[in-house]
Amino acid sequence: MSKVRIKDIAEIANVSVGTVDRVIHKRGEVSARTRERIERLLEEFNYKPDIAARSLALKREIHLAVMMPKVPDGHSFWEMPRQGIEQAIENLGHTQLFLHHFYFDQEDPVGFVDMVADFPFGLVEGLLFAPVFKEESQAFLERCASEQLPVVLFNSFVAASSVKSFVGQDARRSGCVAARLMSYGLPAGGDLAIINMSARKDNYSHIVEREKGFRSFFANLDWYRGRLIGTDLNGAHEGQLGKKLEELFSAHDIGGLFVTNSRVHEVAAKLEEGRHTGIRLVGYDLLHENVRYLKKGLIDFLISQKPEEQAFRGLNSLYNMVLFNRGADAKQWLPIDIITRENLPYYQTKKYLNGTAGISIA
Amino acid sequence: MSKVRIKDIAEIANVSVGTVDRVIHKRGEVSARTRERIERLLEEFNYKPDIAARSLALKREIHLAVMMPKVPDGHSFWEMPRQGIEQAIENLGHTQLFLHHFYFDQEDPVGFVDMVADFPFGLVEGLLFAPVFKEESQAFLERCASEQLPVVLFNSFVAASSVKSFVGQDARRSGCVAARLMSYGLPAGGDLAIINMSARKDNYSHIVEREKGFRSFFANLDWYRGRLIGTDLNGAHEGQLGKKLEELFSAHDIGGLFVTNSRVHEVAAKLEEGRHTGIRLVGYDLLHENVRYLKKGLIDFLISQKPEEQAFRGLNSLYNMVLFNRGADAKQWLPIDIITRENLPYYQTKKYLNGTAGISIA
DNA sequence: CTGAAAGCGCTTACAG
DNA sequence: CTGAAAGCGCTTACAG
Repeated sequence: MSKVRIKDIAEIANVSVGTVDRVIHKRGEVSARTRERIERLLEEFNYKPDIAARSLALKREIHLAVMMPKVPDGHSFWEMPRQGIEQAIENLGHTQLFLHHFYFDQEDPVGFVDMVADFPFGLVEGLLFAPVFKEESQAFLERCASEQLPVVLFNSFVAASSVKSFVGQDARRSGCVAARLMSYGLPAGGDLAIINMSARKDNYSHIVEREKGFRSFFANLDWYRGRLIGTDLNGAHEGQLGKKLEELFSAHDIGGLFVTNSRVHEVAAKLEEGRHTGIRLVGYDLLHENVRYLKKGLIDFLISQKPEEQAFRGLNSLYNMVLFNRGADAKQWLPIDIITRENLPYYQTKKYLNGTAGISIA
Repeated sequence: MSKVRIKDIAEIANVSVGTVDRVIHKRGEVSARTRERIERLLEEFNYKPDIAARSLALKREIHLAVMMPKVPDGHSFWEMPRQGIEQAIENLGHTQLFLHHFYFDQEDPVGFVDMVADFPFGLVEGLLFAPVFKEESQAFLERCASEQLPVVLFNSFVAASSVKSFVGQDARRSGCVAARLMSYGLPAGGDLAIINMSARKDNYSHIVEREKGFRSFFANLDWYRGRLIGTDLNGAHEGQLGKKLEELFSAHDIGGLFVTNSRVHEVAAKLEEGRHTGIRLVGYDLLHENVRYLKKGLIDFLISQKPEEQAFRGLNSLYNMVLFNRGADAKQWLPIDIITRENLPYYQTKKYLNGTAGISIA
């Protein structure tokens, strides 16, 4: 309810609003003496800009880039962040935002390197990026740093000085959550398989972290006597998955399966085919196919990463960062939502952020 | 990225911006002919107001009321929506919002009736209300209708024509979710107790609905052979709860306890005291005490109602409704979040809506 | 280094 | 019934 305006500060300091604005935005051209005086006043009166007025006045063009894996068939995981980005654009509303898209094949690191080789640094003021190839992304992010391009990451984290913020889930924790859900009703001696089917496990740090979290939970579970069987099927084909699963079932006393990414529906299909019942199945993300098997009861729990919201928040953070020079938290953790058949509908809405009439982005 | 302004429409229609504004806000004083013409244009060019400009220009005072149970000790459930309201006020920022508070004792219907008897209808343009006493609230809401006061409800629903929107959880569904969680690892013959400890179960429809949802789940669970024991302890005192629980444990083969509100910590305390282990315990809301027992492992799952967010969204909806004449969805369902020890931290943050730098309410 | 002025898109009296 | 003008708080050239 406070309402000190720039004009008020200016009057008190006996300067013009222009001068006050200069010190607010640290754009120099103010004598040290007046600057300090105004800074003190700003502090003292706890000046907060009126964001409506600001965004109304600030009508300059802004060019941002978004870089993520391409959506091969419209049914993949990567469709979801794309929707979040569209939502964000819509929310940003009447602004001069130009978004430049860079999509790469998540199985082709050479293609990625080629693509970033001629990234138009001059044209763009910020980047929203979902990294896949660790080394290659790191190298590119270093270039961003030397080109002074601020970057917001989502989905998977890579450390680099150009990275101003990361939006995502605590992957290790999410593995613990999966393990907790797996543990209920599990016989003390039930074996568990951890199934990795991501395109490139080695490159996705969050996939590795999920497995770690899952293992650490059971390592600390005193009553548990079963075995955890790591099963890597990266880049494997249809036929191999079925074969591998049958091997697992005949060699072990499997009580549950943890699929470390969104391809859990493929496993569900095999379970259905092979008429394996009573197997606890936990995986990630609300893909259509996953939702289908969740409803059928073949998948017990899905953990949602909120990929739409990741992208939505990421783009907003970036926008505010470059336009208003407003920093964002270094890590923006999204919750680790547990989805069952029963609470599913309330996570499928697209209204995650602008559902209430009137929530908008400055 | 569209950007037709009022001015553009006005030029095309050969009228002034004032006239266009009049038809946009339906404030009459426009000839039918021009009105229709402008309406067509608005439609054709898909005019969307710039909310920044609108809220900058619209600086009139607005008086709203909030009515909910009082917070007796600072540790109760009702502390949480209060925080959401504070957040909302902060977010609304530089506006002339005056909030009038009406707190009532949730065990005293007569006090409630007295309080609303001289509700200052003339002073206030909207009401955010968490009803407790069903009949009494209904009567009051009818008066609001005849006084043309728009109402947004949260937490618990009561039907009335003054109610423009409800923010809350699907209570029946949340009971199903609780049941699903309860069912994992439950022996086929395990009995379950449903413990009602709300101040006035009869008045809170959502408490009743939770129990219904819980029961319907088990009624449809073909393998389940146990009994569901309804246990009402409304208004019961400390000693009685312990006694009642011991009775339950000696008379039945209890596998789990479902507490239909946020007082699940009281049950957890008794379980700890009585050294009852291996009892599944599911309840509601992230009160400090509940969180403590969740961390200790005595509570297995908490379902969060997001009471802060309910109030936050409710107040925002109301604000937008009266100030901008912008309608809200009749029902704003919040997700039924499942909280375990592992994913807890990501639900405790206060950043539910304005966490990302720059999310604000128009 | 500093100030005066125009403008962002909308709303609101006021004059006719 | 309609229009012209001022103002919301901020930013941005431009002039000095």
